[in-house]
Amino acid sequence: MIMKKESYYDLVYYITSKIPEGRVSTYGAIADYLSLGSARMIGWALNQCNATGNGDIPAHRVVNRKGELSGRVHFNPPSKMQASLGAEGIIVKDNRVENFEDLFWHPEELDDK
DNA sequence: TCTTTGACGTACA
DNA sequence: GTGTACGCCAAAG
Repeated sequence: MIMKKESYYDLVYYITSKIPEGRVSTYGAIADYLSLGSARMIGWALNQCNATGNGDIPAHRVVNRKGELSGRVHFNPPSKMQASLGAEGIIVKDNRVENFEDLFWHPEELDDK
C-alpha cells in the first residue's frame, strides 16, 4: 500500500476501487493486507461508503471468505449487486460466486505491479 | 463511559 | 455440514 496515513475506510475504498473488473476479493484478504486486524472493519467501511452513496466503490466485488454475497442486502437495490457482477462476466449462483477461487483477487497484486 | 451491534473469520464440538 | 463461541475494532445510542 503506497498511501500513507489514511483512515482505515480510505484504505478500503482504495483497495476496493482497484479490484479489476471481472474479479472479486474478500473481506479477510483486504483486512489482512491493510492490517486492519479484523474483516469486520471492511464491512463497516463499505457500509459507510454505500450509506454515503459512493457509487464509485465497486463494493459488489467484495464477498466473504466463502464467496457469498453476504452484503447484498445493503445495496440499493440488493439485486443490483448480482446484476453488476453478472454484467462483468461473474456468474453468481445462489448468492455465491461461481468459480470463486479462480476469480479471487488479492490486494498483493497491486504491489507486484 | 459502557453496551450493543456489525457487509467477517477462525476454531472447536 | 451445522451450531456455538470468541476475537477483532469502530460507530451509534
